[in-house]
Amino acid sequence: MGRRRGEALEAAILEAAWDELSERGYANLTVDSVARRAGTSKPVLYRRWPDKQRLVEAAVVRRNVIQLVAPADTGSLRGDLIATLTEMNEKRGPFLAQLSMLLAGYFAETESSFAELREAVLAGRRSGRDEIMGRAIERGEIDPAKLTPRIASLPFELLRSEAMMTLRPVAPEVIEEIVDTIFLPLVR
Amino acid sequence: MGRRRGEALEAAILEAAWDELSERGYANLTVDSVARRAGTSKPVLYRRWPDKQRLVEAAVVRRNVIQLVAPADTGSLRGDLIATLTEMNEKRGPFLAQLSMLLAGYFAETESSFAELREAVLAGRRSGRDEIMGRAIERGEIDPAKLTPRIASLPFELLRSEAMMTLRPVAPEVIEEIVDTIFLPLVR
DNA sequence: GCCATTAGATACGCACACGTTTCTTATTTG
DNA sequence: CAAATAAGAAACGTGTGCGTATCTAATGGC
Repeated sequence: MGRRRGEALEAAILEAAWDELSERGYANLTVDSVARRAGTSKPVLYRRWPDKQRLVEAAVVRRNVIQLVAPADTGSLRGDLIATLTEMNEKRGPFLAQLSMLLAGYFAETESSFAELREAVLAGRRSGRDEIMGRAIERGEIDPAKLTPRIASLPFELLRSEAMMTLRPVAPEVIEEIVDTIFLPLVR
Repeated sequence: MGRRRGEALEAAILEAAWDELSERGYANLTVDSVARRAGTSKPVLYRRWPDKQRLVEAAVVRRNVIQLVAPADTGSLRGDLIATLTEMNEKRGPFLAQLSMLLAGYFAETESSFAELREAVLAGRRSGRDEIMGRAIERGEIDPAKLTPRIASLPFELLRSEAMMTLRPVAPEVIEEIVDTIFLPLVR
């Protein structure tokens, strides 16, 4: 295969950086390992990003932009929730988990928190959560009086909490347990 | 001041390790810096703990043991929960919240997770949670069939999650909301 | 098809921090 | 007071990984 340049090369490098990050973690990611995985060499990386941190930041940003999770529409609240949570778990789980690690130093320096960053990132965007809940109310699956903001975000909160605590993919049974024994009993 | 030995010396070292950890994070904590801060030198540390990881583990365990929260006994499930969660929030909130951030590098190095470290720290100890739930069952406040392990730990999970996301003390109203609108409806 | 550009290989200097070794000196024990 | 024990200082070896420098060869623009 030929020698890649510009955009294609850059994409391959950031892809490799993300893979290293999610498989081996930030501490075990080396600039060399990223270069090797991308089938190139270190100087190519340093021509684009001034240091390891910026490289990883770029990889994280790219991934986040690419992997937005669209809320599922299966026809039932339970189906929507399980499908969406499962997709989040698969696509974004490792992302969120690693992110909190990466940003550790950043939070300490800026006195900000994960919640604030998330708020800024999600600003203006109508959350998939509201969409799912809205449809469920129309179908009469939810008693709107019971759907406080905290309860509406509960399944997502619990998935994130589980992912962050274990730093591993959450088992499908756990997702079902959250939906069936905690969330659904609270809203109908 | 004289030369410290045994217990006193060990305590001073672990105190210093904790301070370094909370001020500078795991990645910036060095065995040298801990030794210097404790007013001693590296070999003294290596005579006690085989490596940096075990040293930090010991410091975390010690801190955790010191700040144990005894489960409250107020006569009602709601009272017990709110009192205990409030005390946890005040005593341990900052501790837990910062911990995951600070230990980022540690988790990456050891391929372990927050959950695993927590398991190690709590090993063998009967949790206050079980005590509170046990009393509530005797009083007939809880339907035991509904008390799955996940639901039993739910209020504590939510408090921790809230603390970790915001990195700030959790408001008393949030604690009440968790207990009154989420936990209690699920168990009776 | 020629030339500027840039990918890719290799090797190097450097800083840092772990964990060890050696030795001196203070403290405890009996 | 003597002997055993452990603290504390200093220096070292070692591995690792960052960031750079040097060179070659492939690619795209013109």
